[in-house]
Amino acid sequence: MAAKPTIPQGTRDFDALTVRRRKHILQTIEQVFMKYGYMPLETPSMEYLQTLTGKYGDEGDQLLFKILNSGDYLKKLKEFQDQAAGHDELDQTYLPSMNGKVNALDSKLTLPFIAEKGLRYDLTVPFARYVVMNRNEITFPFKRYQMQPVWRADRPQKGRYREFWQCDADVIGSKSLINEAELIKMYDEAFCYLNIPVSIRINNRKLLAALATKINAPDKFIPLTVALDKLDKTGESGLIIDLEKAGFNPTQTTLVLEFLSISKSESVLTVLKSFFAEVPEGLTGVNELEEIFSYTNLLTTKNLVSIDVTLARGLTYYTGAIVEVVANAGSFKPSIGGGGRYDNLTGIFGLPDVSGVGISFGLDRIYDVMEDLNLFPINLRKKETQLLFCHFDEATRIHALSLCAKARNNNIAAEVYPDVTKKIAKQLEYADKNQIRYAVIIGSNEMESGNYVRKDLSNGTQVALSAEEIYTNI
RNA sequence: GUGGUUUUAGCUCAGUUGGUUAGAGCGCCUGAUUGUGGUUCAGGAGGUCGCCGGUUCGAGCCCGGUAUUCCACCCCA
Repeated sequence: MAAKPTIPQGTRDFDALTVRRRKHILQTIEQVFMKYGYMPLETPSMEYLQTLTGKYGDEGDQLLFKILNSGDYLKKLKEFQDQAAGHDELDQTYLPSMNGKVNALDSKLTLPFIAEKGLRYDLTVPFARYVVMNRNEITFPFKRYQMQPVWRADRPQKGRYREFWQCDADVIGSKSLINEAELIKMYDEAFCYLNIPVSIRINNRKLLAALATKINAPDKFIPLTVALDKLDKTGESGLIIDLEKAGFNPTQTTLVLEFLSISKSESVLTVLKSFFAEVPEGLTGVNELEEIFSYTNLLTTKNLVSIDVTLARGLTYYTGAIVEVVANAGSFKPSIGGGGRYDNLTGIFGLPDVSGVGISFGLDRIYDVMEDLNLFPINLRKKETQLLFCHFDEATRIHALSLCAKARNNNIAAEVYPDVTKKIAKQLEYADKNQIRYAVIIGSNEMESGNYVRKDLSNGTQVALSAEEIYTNI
């Protein structure tokens, strides 16, 4: 026997039950998206690396799955090396991005020559690319939803996969903060339908940028946000160590801690205003949060929506409001959704001054949480096979086929046992294993008399029925 | 990318200090029941012990490598 086949690390097969449950989640989310006026969109699983790189930070770029070029993928590299061989110093106009000769063993420098495509890392960047590509056909504000798999070359562990699905809704070309409020409401609604208790945290990147300005370290914005984001894990003492490692001085650290203490006060927004009295960007951020909150009060959510000034989120393209949803019950409480406003994403692709805002649901983690909390509805297979036709020979099988066709014409999901076998037990077992409730047993007597036996496998009772009665009263 | 962990029958897992023919439960197949599943009883099949290499008279067990599982970092849905 050949070695058993396997699937790549971090990927999974889904059996019938799992697929049904995943579809249940997808349909629930889709229903909310549609109710709020979002239109569907699908994009290819692969994009040019040029489109993908530089949008997710250095860490993100490393997690991109690259696709090897087709054909002789080393050809371009060989040609380049041949041309470079004639020059001591590489002609910068020839390949400005390359500095010096490419060593065939250097993965990073070699990559552009052997791979030009990659699997998408999220749905937001492909969406921005789509909007810029189709800017002349699109009516702004443009609202779309997208539910497709994405890929990340991450180390898998619980709730972390290399292939997983995201469900995104985005509005592009509208600066109104009503969008933010509605998207938050959509989170609330979807998780209510799914019965998952969640806490929704919001923040504004402008506050974090303003903090960096206020402590005189605008160049250290990223390390600052990374340290803040980890606060709930590291605690305040861990934060102080992290800040010190990142090169912040004690005065700066003290200001950061002061900023943190604000989040604990009753009137966060008021205190934030005085804290950022001299930083315009900070004031803008506070005002935006205030405005969003005035709308969410209007829209009333069932789950708690709170301001968390430590919320940072990794994706570098966010510039305004940011939001994160965390499961709030059970032993497994991962982040199951996140989003925010991005002012410059389309600008990178050549369409400036078009702001976008969106949210994302993590299907796979939502699934894991629902499994953990035992939240899946029991009856997810209503529309599946109700009737199995059992038979004994070629003649009764053909007869069964015509009866089955009638049942199907009447919108009853029905099957004929495909193989000819004298063993009725085997056919009933098939029905039992596949949770098919009714079995119609067709022998030569039944075929001739037109009187059929229908067995209800749920209780073992049998009734004699006419051809039409078989598929009625199910 | 760093550190740890897991892998034995279709599934879940035992397997002692390195020693004859590697076990259990469930599942599967056959029969009791030549036209009745889910219950019961009787019998049976199924394993190059993840893969490659090494040590040894001898390896499921020890050593190296590799893949994979799960976990902690990192980061994130």
